[in-house]
Amino acid sequence: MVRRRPTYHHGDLRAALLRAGEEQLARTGVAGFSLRQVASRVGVSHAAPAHHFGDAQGLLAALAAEGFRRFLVAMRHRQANAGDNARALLVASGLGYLDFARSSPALFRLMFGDERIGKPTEELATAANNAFLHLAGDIERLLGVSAFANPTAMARAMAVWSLVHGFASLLNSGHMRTVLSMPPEQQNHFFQVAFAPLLGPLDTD
Amino acid sequence: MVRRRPTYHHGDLRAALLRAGEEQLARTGVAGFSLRQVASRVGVSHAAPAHHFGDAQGLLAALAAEGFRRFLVAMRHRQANAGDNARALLVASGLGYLDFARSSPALFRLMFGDERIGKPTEELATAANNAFLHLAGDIERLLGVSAFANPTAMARAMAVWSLVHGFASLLNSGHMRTVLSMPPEQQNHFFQVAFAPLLGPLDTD
DNA sequence: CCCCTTATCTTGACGGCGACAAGATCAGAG
DNA sequence: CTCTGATCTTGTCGCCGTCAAGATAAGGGG
Repeated sequence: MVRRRPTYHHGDLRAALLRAGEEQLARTGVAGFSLRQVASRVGVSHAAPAHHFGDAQGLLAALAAEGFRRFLVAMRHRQANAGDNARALLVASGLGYLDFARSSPALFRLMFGDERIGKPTEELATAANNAFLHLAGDIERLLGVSAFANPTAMARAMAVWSLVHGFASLLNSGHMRTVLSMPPEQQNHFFQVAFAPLLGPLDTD
Repeated sequence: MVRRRPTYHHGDLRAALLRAGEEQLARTGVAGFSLRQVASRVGVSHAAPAHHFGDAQGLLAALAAEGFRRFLVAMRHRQANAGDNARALLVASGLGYLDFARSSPALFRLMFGDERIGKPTEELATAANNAFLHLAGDIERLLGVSAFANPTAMARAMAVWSLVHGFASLLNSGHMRTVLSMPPEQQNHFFQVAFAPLLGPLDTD
């Protein structure tokens, strides 16, 4: 694992560090994440990552950005088999959201507000924004109104996002014991029941 | 600040560490939190906290538990002037939830799933549980059914919790830019609009 | 073909960190 | 007064992120 490689130059260190970084993230979590361990895992000196990512924040930000892109893929993946019903498509996005949070809990935490990433990179900001735009698109298809054109629709979009995100976060952090004891499939069903009230028509009082 | 105190024994070190610990949490966040700095802030040697809290996890867990208790107070505080309408009381809890998240963002993060607390202490677990029981009580008053007696009511309770928590978290982590640009009071109004669909009657289909 | 510039990676050092062990100080019981 | 246990200090260890200086490779211009 720490075997010396034959060539002085690695060749594709940046990609290798990202791969190893995500592995370590999954193993040790964000708190136990260490640049030196990632470097050693790739078989490279402890200061090598600096050239590609600047500092630890840089690597973590890159990992988070990559996470947001895969996050989007997870939502789209669920939608692929969900037919063309607007309501079903939104629910599918929610399930994809949960899939991602469950399959990469540490990355999920890193992405949503871990302090070890300071100000988000440009790359990170756009990747995160794209993920929300996807949800906003689902909402627009369901309601027939763009969230950016109608405050009530925006409120609904934020509600949807908040509910899904809160559910995923509370599951992830172990705070929702009642639901946590169920198998994942049943958790999903439970989520859909809880989700249902947000799928109705807009109540523009 | 690091002045040597006259007596060898501090007298009330445990409480002083908790106070200084929360201060440091607010200043540097969870990631920058350091036992040694807390100790130095109290004017005590770097190893002194160990006797009262074991290790860093111990101090953080104690801070989180204290946080959950104050969290409950924040919800009750909002309810004090909310009349006796079940719906208004639940909304008030939600607003208190947001108040707390906004006023102690770092503590809020620590409480909900930071990895630097390992397995929750007994104290921490009960404090966290009491906070959820409060919300469950609000739901029960609104619906007339205990969440622990009716799965649909439980789903509703989880939905309420998830939405409020997700909203608070996304605000806290800066991911909800659209809402973040509004003043707090308007954020609260926005939250209530988004929250409304969850306040209706149970749809036990 | 050689040299030179530049990117890449290594080595070594610094201070700060959490944890541990051993010793100093104090308070209170007997 | 002494003994005992709780409380706090001092010193050390290994690990961490960051920085600076040097070694190595790669590629282009002569």
